[in-house]
Amino acid sequence: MAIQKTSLVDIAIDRIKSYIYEHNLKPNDKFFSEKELINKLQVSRTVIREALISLQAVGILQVKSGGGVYVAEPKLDPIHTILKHRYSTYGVKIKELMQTREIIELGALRLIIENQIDVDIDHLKALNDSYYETIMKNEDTKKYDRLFHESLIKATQNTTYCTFAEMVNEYFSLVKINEKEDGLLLAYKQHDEMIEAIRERSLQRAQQVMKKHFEPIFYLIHQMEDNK
Amino acid sequence: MAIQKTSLVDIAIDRIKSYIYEHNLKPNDKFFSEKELINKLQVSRTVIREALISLQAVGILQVKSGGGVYVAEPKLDPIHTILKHRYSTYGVKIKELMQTREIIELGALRLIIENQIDVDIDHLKALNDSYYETIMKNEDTKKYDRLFHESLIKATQNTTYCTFAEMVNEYFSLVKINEKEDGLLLAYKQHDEMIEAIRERSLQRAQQVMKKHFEPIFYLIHQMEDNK
DNA sequence: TAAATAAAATTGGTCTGACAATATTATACC
DNA sequence: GGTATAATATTGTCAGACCAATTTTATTTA
Repeated sequence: MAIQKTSLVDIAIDRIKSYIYEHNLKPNDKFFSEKELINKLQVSRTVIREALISLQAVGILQVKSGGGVYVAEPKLDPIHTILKHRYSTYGVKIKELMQTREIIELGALRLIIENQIDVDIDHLKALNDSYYETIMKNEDTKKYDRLFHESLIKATQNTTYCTFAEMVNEYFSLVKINEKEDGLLLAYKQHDEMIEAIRERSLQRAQQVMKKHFEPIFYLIHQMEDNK
Repeated sequence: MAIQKTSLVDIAIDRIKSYIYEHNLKPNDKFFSEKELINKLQVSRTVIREALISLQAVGILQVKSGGGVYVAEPKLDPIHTILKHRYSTYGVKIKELMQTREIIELGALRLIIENQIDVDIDHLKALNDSYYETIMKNEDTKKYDRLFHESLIKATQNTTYCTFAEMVNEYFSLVKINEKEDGLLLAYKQHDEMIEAIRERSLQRAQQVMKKHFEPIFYLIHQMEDNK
């Protein structure tokens, strides 16, 4: 006689996951319907439904109302949910997060230059030009700044690195930070200098500029910490 | 009259999450029971249960059989599940992952040295000594190697950085890589040299050794790519 | 009175059956 | 063949029941 230490739902979840991986199912593949799973696993519809709901929550399955069950496209949304919970519980030291971001960006420069990756310099320049325009027009500058840094990460052509960098940025998006309005032009120039350094394949120069680029933020954080 | 575009379960999930965050509930706080939620949200037990299951899957709630519902301690387990799905779907270029790991470790050295963090040198030495012993005794070396690198990350005293590094390592644990048995002694010496470099606060030297430390792995990867 | 034990109440786990809402498929029509 | 319609399949929600695990309360005992 078998000892049922875990719940039926957990068992169902395990068996469904195993099936997906052993049969190498890919995103958007149609999966079994609830009824089929009931027959296959010999449990009630309740158990099947709760297993499906659970697998949907972590982005493994996608249940379409009236349309059936499908293997889901891996998204970072559930991770965002999880990080949000973590943030809400532990909080996050803004300084720690900025240090992490700095390391990620310095690392991107290293990956690009040491591996001699071909970078679309014009694209970076175009983004930075748009950034310049928003500064001049006194519009919202955040968008193009973010795009510039994102493009820098993507330029590594390392999708794994991009994924994790994206997670860090997701985490960052949960934090509110008052940004100073001065220094925008300086940031623009630093972007430009980074592009130049990348073109020259000078890691040291690129990283030096990047560190300068982060300095005002750390100065701000330092001030905040002193004030409290 | 309201249009019900999302499912009741999704609405329940949102309302429960909102309640947790707005009331600033912390891990291990007792949450409402199913019955209470039924009265509160005016939906069937099915809907409540599916919402709870979903929130449990992403590590926000913990449902204890017979004991009630609690706010969960943030864990990385759900993220591990998600990354595993991602890995199984897209695969992961081992080279990309190792590059990411290298960046993380180089970054750790930078954080430690530039911020002049006090590092427990003796602890690192002790771990490396244990590593040495397992080499000599021809036992499993992986454990102490992993502990050494983990300690290096933790030495940054940047918990945010540690969290993300842990995710990368979780991802790494999914990948099987044949490691060569030679070069273990070299690795031991490199660990030791890193410790020395940290003690001297020499970022350049520490990073140089770390890069040397990763070289054989990249060489291996390079060979594998050539062979296929 | 305090601790150990037993009973009761609470709470989550699973099952069944039913009907509604939605998506897919088959059919009839032009 | 294409389109509108009907039939079918599938998921969403509800209600009620019973079991299992846990907690609370009551009772007994030292």
